[in-house]
Order: sequence, then structure tokens, then C-alpha cells
Amino acid sequence: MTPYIDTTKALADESRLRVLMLLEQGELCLCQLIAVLELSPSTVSKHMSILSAAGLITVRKDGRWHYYKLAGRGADQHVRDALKWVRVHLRDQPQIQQDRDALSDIADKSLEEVSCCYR
Amino acid sequence: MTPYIDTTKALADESRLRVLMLLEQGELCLCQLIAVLELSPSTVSKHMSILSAAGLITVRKDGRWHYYKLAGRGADQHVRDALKWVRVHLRDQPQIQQDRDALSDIADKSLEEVSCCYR
DNA sequence: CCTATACTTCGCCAATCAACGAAGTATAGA
DNA sequence: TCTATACTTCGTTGATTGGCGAAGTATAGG
Repeated sequence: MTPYIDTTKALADESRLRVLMLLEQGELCLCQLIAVLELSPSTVSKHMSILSAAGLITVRKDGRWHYYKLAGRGADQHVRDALKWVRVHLRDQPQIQQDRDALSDIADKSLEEVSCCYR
Repeated sequence: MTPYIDTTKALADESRLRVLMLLEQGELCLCQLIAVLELSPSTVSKHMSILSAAGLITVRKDGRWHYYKLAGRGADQHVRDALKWVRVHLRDQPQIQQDRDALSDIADKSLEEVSCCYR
């Protein structure tokens, strides 16, 4: 039962649901998520490790940057169905729309500019 | 976003997932759930109020007994989809099968006999 | 009424969790 | 190899959560 509980626990937090909906826009690196969520690097990093442990996202490391994206075809069916539930039902939430807007503001900037959250 | 988080938080506990799968068998009263879960009346009652607040179950009170069942056609789509996720993915879990077996042992007994958990 | 009883609410405790900053790791570039 | 930097890990803190038993509520049956 553990993998299923890992899934539901991973979804039982607003910040993590916001992350999953942000990743609908495509892969993002940690500093971009930090900029949208307005949480500390350590907090966002922890959220990503929880999502990753549950198999909901995968990581790709390219130099100093870690890119996260939603789990795809390789993922367990219960994970894919959980991601679908999130996608379908949170799509039109005001907070999600707001996050998408914040993300498109950031999209114009270079990663170096966005990652100023560390300084 | 609150109703969606209420849903995911309600699903983020093993005992509550076990309750939802037990209710797949049909409506049950609290004392039957207590007997299968082997938790205290107050604990199970709290779980039921969380599931109820999230709209995942409904209650019918008949005399001293409170009967719980899964939310049906009247429920929000996100609730119905969440219940479907639970049903589809937990169906074959050993713990769930074990609970079903424990429930069928109880099914032979009268409610008065089952509710001896209070004495 | 009064009692028994099915369930809920309350208060408590231990465990978990989200948040943070500080310190650690790893990589790019000088 | 040294520095800057993108991210992780660790330790702490305050809030939430799951568990319990004791006390409270509500209903059936004398």
C-alpha cells in the first residue's frame, strides 16, 4: 500500500500541487519554482524530493541546474492517473492561473537572472 | 483550491483509504468499521468526519446507528474521480483483501454483537 | 423519566511535517 | 585550483495530525 500512500501524501500539500501544475508548462529548474512559489530554496528542494520519491516527477541535471518535469509514460499507472486528476481539476483554479502568469513573467528572463533568489 | 486539498489530505492516510475500500462493499455503520480497523471509536469517528467534510462519504442516521456510504452521483466530479482512483488502484492490495475478509466474518453477526467494541 | 448504548467531542500526547537559515556538495568558469 | 553559484542536507521550530481515554450527546426501550 506504501506507494499509493506516498502518492496521496505527496499531493496533500498546496505548494506541491502548485509545482505539479507549473510543470504542466514544461520542465523547470529549481530557481524558477522558487521564484514563483516565493519560498526558500531549501523548502522548495524538499518539496521536489518528496514529489520525486513518489515518482510524480523526474529530474535531469545539466551543469549547475536541475530540471524537473512531470513523470511520463514510464511511470506507474496510479501515478499517471493521479497526475491526470491534478491536471483536470486544478486547471482553472485562480492560484494556478496566477502562478502561470508569474511564470510567464520569468520566462523572458535568463536563468542567471532568475536564480538571483540565492543572493 | 481548498476543496481539492481537503480531498487529497483526506486520502493521505492509510486508515481512511481502508475505510473507503470497505465502503465499496456497501454502507457500514461505525461499529463495523471499528471492528475491522481495530482502532478506538473516537479515532474512527474522527476519520469519518474528515472523509465526510471532504465530501467523500455521506452519513445516514437510523436510531442509534450511523451508516456511512461512499459519495455518489450528487458529489463533485473531483470527488468522484478521486474515489475512482482509490477503487481502481487499491483493489488488489493485500491489506484491502484482508479487511474484506474481516468484514465478511462480521457480516454474519448482528449489529448488537459487533458493537460490543464499546463495552 | 431512567438506563443502556452508539456515537461524538474534548483534552492530551507523541509523531510528523512545512518552513527556515546555516553549512555542505557539486559544477562552471576564471 | 580557486571562486562563484545552483542546489541539497541538517538542525531547529512551530503547527498539524493520528492516536487514545474520559466526558458529553442522542436515541431506543423499559
